[in-house]
Amino acid sequence: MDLSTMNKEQLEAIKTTEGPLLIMAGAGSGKTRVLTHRVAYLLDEKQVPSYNILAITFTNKAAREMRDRVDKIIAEDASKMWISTFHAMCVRILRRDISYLGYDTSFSILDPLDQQSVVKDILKTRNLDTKQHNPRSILSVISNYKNQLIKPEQAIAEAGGFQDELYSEIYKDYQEILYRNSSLDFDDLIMLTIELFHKEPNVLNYYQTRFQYVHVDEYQDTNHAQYQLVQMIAAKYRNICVVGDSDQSIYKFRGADIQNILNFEEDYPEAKVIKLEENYRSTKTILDAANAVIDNNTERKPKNLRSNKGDGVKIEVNVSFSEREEGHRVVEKVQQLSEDYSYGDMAVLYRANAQSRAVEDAFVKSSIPYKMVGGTKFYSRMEIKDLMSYLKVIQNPFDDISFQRIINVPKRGIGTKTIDKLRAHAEQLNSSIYDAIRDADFLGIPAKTVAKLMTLLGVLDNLKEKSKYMTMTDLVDEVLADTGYHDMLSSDKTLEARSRLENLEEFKTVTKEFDNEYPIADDNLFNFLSEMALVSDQDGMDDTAGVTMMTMHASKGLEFKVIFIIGLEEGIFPSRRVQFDDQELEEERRLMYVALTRAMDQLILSRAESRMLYGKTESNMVSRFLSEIPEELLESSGSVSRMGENSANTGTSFSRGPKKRARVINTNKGTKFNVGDKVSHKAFGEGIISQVKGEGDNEELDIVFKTAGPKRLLANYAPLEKKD
DNA sequence: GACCTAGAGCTTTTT
DNA sequence: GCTCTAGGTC
Repeated sequence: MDLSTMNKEQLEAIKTTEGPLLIMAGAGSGKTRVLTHRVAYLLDEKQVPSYNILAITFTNKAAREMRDRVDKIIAEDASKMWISTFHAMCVRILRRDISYLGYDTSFSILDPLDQQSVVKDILKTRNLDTKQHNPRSILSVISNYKNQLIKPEQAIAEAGGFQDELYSEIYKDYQEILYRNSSLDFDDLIMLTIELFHKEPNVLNYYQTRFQYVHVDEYQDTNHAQYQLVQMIAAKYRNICVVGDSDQSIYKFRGADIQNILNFEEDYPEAKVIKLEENYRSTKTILDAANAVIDNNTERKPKNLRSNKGDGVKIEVNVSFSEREEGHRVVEKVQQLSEDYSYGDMAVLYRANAQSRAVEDAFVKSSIPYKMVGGTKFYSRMEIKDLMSYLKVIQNPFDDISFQRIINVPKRGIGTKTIDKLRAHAEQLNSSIYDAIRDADFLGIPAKTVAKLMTLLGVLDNLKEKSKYMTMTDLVDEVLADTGYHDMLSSDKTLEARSRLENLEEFKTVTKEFDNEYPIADDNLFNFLSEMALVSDQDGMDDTAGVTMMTMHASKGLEFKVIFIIGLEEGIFPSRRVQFDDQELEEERRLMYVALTRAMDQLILSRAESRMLYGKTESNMVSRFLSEIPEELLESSGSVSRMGENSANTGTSFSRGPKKRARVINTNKGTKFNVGDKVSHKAFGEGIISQVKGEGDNEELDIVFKTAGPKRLLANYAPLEKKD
């Protein structure tokens, strides 16, 4: 193993294997490198069996990357080492032993939409209005309880005030429903693992003994429950290595407690603390800007991040008239920079997903390849959710939440009345809808409907059998065929239905991947569903070359040669909601810090004088974060003028400087598009127009592409050709 | 029970 | 602008 390229602090961090260790790793200081080399050092030099090592990350991507890198550094077999996310780790632990807590080992994992429908059901039963009691805020209250390891009984006992009392009661209902459904939400995974450890000391002891070396990445993002979990596992050997940067703590809203990292030295008085302050990523200009911004935060430990590189170029600041012009300018700059950089070297960051639209439009118009992280969520599409619900019910028949989703999809003539009766009966039995159906005869449900229910049960039981000896891909085909779902879509001739079918096809690439990895086994469906529950859209297949678009949150841990940050306006970033809360404002500033430090070579910052959001036009002042960057690091380009809206058809270029060149973007002026027309697009290939909206320059076409799926394009600008 | 329409609400970030 | 819900009609 070669450690010759490490600096003094990095080396120390790698070689300090015994006892508690806190690595304060500034942005771009080679944190991941240190962590992977440390693990490799344990395996290779210290001859620690891989079986005794645990490394916890927050994202699947980080976990995967770490394993890949470790495998590359050393020859030892590291396969017995656990490198996983908090949630995946807990699923693994609970899967073995959750029966101690009375749950079924074939539990389902709820996604946020499922959670919402549970809360809505509770509100309905309690005759409460969803307008007065927002399900999302109730869920966040529940999530907070769980992150704080507060059980419903305790929440109720300690509640003060009407709303507290009500919400803690709802929390209780919620947990009972989940229990009845053998379902866990994300927070349960952590909370119940801790409960299991408390209840069954031998289980805890097993993991404590096994994991002699514990690593936690992004420690500043841990919430209280995760913190507790780590403490429990590491208590026996106290070889705990945590890595983090308090300046990059941006997940307070989901319970992250920055105190966990700040108090590490109190938790472990014998702890060694190593600071990594040498930045290998960014130019001095970028770092100076980032340091200047973060320096405005009062609640932080001072840190001195040094650049290893030269000054580099100045930071470009663009002011546009509208958000559309802002998008155009990003694209122009991308085109200009594409002479020196590949598209994959560039990323556009924004505060909220809603901001991506204008930029996306501009990319589409100019046929520049891009990929969006997050945003349009593949897994929350209706047809994918339906399919997943079928699979979940097959795996876990007690999963009423999923069952209710599919009981009448496709339409089987099973309506709300029948479902209500079944639900009431299920509650009486303290069981599930699935079980209640067996008594359907006695519930005053019409015989015809009973027959339909029985048919459905038969189909599901049959599929359960099939799941034991089929590949996931085959099983998905069987589900779609046996339940009539495929027929429902194929008999519907609308383009929407066609695109849904295509999405289901697309889904099979995921199952095929799974099938390649795992041989057929009777618990494959469980494993597949667990894996699916824990992947986010972000883990997706993003190997294709293109400019990356994502939220600043999603950018944490990544780096790009060129970073665009758009929407630097008060009210957008920092968000309107936090403008008067100092603590939250500091969190936003840390987000700015994260965004700035993603850049290696160049930063391009922009804002718009007015922007349309949610159908309303608003004007915002310049973001304080932009003002906090020292003037001498900046270079303003482009004055405020009315350009952008029509520039494409005149061929005007926004870019200034030597590389300026006129570029005529496709224009379809004069072409009349109608619904049903077949077209071909430069980048997306063939498609059919499903809708035409607007007029003139604003005419929009909804097109369903054969391979690229549905898109909305501007008729006059998209590189489209009408066919036959 | 299925389908349609109008209206209202909501838009921060996510494993 | 988009999504979900409620209410009405067939």
